[in-house]
Amino acid sequence: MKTTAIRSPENTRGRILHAAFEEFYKNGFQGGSLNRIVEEARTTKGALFHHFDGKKDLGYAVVREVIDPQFKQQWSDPLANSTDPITDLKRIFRQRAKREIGNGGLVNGCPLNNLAQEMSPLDEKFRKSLDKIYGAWRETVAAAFARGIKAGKVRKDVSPGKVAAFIVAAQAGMAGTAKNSQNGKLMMQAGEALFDYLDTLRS
Amino acid sequence: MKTTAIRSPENTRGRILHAAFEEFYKNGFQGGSLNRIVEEARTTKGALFHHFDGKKDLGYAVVREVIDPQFKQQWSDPLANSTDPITDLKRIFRQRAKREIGNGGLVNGCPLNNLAQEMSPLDEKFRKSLDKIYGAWRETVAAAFARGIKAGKVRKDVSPGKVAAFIVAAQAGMAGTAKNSQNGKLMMQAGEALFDYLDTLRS
DNA sequence: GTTGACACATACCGACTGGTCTGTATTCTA
DNA sequence: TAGAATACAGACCAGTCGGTATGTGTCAAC
Repeated sequence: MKTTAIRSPENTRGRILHAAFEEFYKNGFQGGSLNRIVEEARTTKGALFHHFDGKKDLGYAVVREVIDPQFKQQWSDPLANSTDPITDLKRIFRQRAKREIGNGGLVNGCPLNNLAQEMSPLDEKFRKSLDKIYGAWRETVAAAFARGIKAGKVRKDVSPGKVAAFIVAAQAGMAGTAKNSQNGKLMMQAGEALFDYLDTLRS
Repeated sequence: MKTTAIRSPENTRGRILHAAFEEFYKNGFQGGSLNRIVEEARTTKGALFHHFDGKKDLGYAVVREVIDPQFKQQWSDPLANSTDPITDLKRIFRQRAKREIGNGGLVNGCPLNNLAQEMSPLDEKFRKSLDKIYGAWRETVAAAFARGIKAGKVRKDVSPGKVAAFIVAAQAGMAGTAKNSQNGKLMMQAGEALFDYLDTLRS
């Protein structure tokens, strides 16, 4: 038997997790292949099933350990202490859009949105864990708007919850549009309209 | 061999097409099974491969002959001659939302959006034909806004293309949100914010 | 030095996949 | 009415799927 040069369970697990994220991102969960994942991770089925209980369990781990932190870091954290959510949302959106268009990230869309659309009707556990991430995002946005109102940056009559629900949905839709149209300009155009909307909320 | 009581190729083809639509709608294209489709259509592989060149060809046919007409009828046609797009969009959205929440249509989301999210990065022909539908929708909305401006119902400084890109993306996003959260109230909440936005475009 | 838990590797399994092939009944055409 | 074209039916195929069983090398504890 070919011997393992070095033993590093954390490393192996991480490689599998990362390869799984990429595979599911590109091919979806159902279309994703465990064989390709272990090949890409330069390991074997034995290792995969040693670290994870099966395909679904691997999927949950990808959501929990890869997508969730990545998403929080990119979308929630920058808004965590904002008292001027309109300005900050615009800035965040602009820099994210620029980066996504820059590298080819536009092609495959948002990993969170992809998994959510595919898996939420098929598996309740997937749906719940993905919805939790969306919910957290909505709460972050809503909280920022509430602070914005207090700080006098946002009109007093706006409902943070309502606005947050809309903004989050709109962002997801814009990412989907970009992915389907492969047209960065279209997304920027929709983005301008979103900015116009945000500006109407200013006090 | 079991004999076919009556021969009706159109009927058979239609049954396969409808069963395929349902199957892909519920399980996605990759997750959809031809075996289940022929079973549901009460026919056989022979019939399926007689009428279609394969799974992909069947998928294209579903988009062209089922999703596209359905979509046009439900979203584009009601706006075709509108000169007051804000009022009409609100009405369309309200009645579509009510119906979707009424039956369980919320669960599986929008067929167009589902296929688009899953297949556009995997198959260029899928992407193009789906993008065409979205493009037509955007054009319908933009044209309605252009007429609305002429009719004095919409502010003169709004850009129909920009607004249309945003509205279409937002609608898609809201459908996706509803599907993932399984929460009709959340969609209605986002809908109210969309209405608020639309109202800011009134002259 | 021995033992036992861990971390894999490999061969393999049954189920199911999309797709093909052949046969046959039906219908259209001449 | 003969024959070609159409419209299936059903068995079958190779390949892939997720998952398992077993074996073996590694490593820490005693």
